[in-house]
Amino acid sequence: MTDTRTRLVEAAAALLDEGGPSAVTLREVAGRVGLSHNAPYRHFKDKDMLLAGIAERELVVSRQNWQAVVDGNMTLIDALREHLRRAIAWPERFSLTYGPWPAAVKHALTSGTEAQQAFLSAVVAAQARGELPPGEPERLARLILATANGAATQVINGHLARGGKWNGDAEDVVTDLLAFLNRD
Amino acid sequence: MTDTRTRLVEAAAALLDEGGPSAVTLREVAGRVGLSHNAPYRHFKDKDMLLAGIAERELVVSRQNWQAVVDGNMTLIDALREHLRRAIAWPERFSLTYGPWPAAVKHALTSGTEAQQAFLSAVVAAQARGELPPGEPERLARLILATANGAATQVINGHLARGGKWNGDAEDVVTDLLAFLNRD
DNA sequence: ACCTGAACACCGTTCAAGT
DNA sequence: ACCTGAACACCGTTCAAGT
Repeated sequence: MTDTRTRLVEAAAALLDEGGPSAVTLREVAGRVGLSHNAPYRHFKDKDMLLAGIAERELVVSRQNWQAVVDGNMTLIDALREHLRRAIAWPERFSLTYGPWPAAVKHALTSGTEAQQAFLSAVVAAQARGELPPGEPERLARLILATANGAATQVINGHLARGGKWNGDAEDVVTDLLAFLNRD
Repeated sequence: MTDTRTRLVEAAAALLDEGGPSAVTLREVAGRVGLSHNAPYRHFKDKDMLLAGIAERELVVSRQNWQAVVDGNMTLIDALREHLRRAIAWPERFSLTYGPWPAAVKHALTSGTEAQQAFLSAVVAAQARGELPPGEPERLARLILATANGAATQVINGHLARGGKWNGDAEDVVTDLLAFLNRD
């Protein structure tokens, strides 16, 4: 049996996916786990910390994704595509994870800096393999991640609706960026 | 005397700047204008539509900013810097404006598509002046805007904290992008 | 250590009523 | 046409009390 804390995070994530942030109420989360409406306070300081539990889980997956590039099991472009696929498949989780956090919560999100560090290592590995041009990896990393997350946000918020003048999807944007980065 | 509707939007924007989304309550907004807590319902269908009024104002400014590029009064890079300066000076307004909207609200945000159209025109003008390389302007536009808004989001959410390994600011990210786009 | 039930302050929204 | 006051359902959070 998985512990109560994990089951609360899972129930919260499911509610987030189903109905967005407003659907995640402590009463409904606790109800799905079969507990009273204030039982979550035994496991999380407040609601923000419960939401941070969802983000924590996402960031762990994200770190593993970048780590696969470092380990040579994936190209950076494929890892970026996977990142975007997850963002668009679970837009609410993406917005929550990469959205604004109260300062107190962000400090507790240790896997956030770990994921960031892993992405930087992935960029370094990609450079070594010739998938990216040489240059300061920090600058390349933040440029690529800003573009990828910006493109995901555009798609999620409907600013890249298929069929319109801005036809296309998030993967095309990243493909275009990498084409410019690697132009002889 | 400015009309009540405008004063409600101004009060809401001020509250948003001061304390974030949670500080924008209909009771406090109405109170600042000297009205009872449900007077806003005579001017807006619901709270989301009041918030859309804030975004509407921001998008009008944004459109004017891109229009200055079309009119030859500004370079695209300077307009992008101005866009980023505004985003970081008023992070809550930026997150609200370019964040997720309920479908019903987005349909009412006509100035959103106008701002997008103006940005596309600005890219075309920049290409004509040699500030950007040739190619499909739609692809360039979405790449640049995704990068700019992604970089702004990184800064706002503290993922580009000065002094850390990812040292730098949003303007540097856009500068790097344009340098790659224009590399001989 | 973990959970419950009652209570509190707060919020968005609705409605009947006023001018 | 615009506004008020009371009311409703809902929410996050706290606290005393139970096992």
